[in-house]
Amino acid sequence: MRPFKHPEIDAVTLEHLLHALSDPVRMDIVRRLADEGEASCNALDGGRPKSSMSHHFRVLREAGLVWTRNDGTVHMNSLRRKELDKRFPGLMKAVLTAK
Amino acid sequence: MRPFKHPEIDAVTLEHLLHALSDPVRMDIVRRLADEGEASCNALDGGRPKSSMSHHFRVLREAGLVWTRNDGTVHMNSLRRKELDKRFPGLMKAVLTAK
DNA sequence: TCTATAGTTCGATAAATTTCGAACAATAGC
DNA sequence: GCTATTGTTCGAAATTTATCGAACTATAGA
Repeated sequence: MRPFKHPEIDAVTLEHLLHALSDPVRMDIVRRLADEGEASCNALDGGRPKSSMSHHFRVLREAGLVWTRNDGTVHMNSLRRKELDKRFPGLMKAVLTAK
Repeated sequence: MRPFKHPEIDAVTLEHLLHALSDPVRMDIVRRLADEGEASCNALDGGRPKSSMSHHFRVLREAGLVWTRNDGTVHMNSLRRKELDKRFPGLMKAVLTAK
């Protein structure tokens, strides 16, 4: 599997980012990545089919929220937190703080 | 026209709020309300049909973002900024600051 | 009462999204 | 090479969403 294309942080739009976060499955992924730092798709699937999760990870990647790196057969995902904090100051903190 | 029902601020969910903000027409409305304080639907339509705008204002109201009051035949809309700041600290500031 | 104005509601259509099984691709380990 | 594991891609079905014209409601003002 080839490495993924991730958008430049400056090309990330608020619109796409908010849309990506407005889905409960994806918000859950983001919260867990914020907590756990890095995790495989597998570890975050909550019992859902792999194809569904692959779709959600793709949306998160294309929205600029998540970085995915290959590690053998495993895809390790992490929040692009530092970049996001620079691009949209205070946003992720506010989102992750909200309950 | 009867006054509108607005959700209690504690019943507002981050999910619905983010979804409401992930549409460019609605984000534009929110930004202008943040700037101008209060405005009629009419003043914010950007040339779009009334029925389309009515739909978007409804989504914004139901998401808890916008308060609408009746003033004669006019509906005056405003951001529920103070309530939102309490409910989701830092969120609206981050959203409105983002460019 | 008649008219103009501001918005809502209804109904239909088009487009985007979510979901998930099945087939496929890439890597690790034997 | 063979097999198991991870995750992607494809295709289809169901749901949600956006858009907008037409009919309707409510109020102000003459």
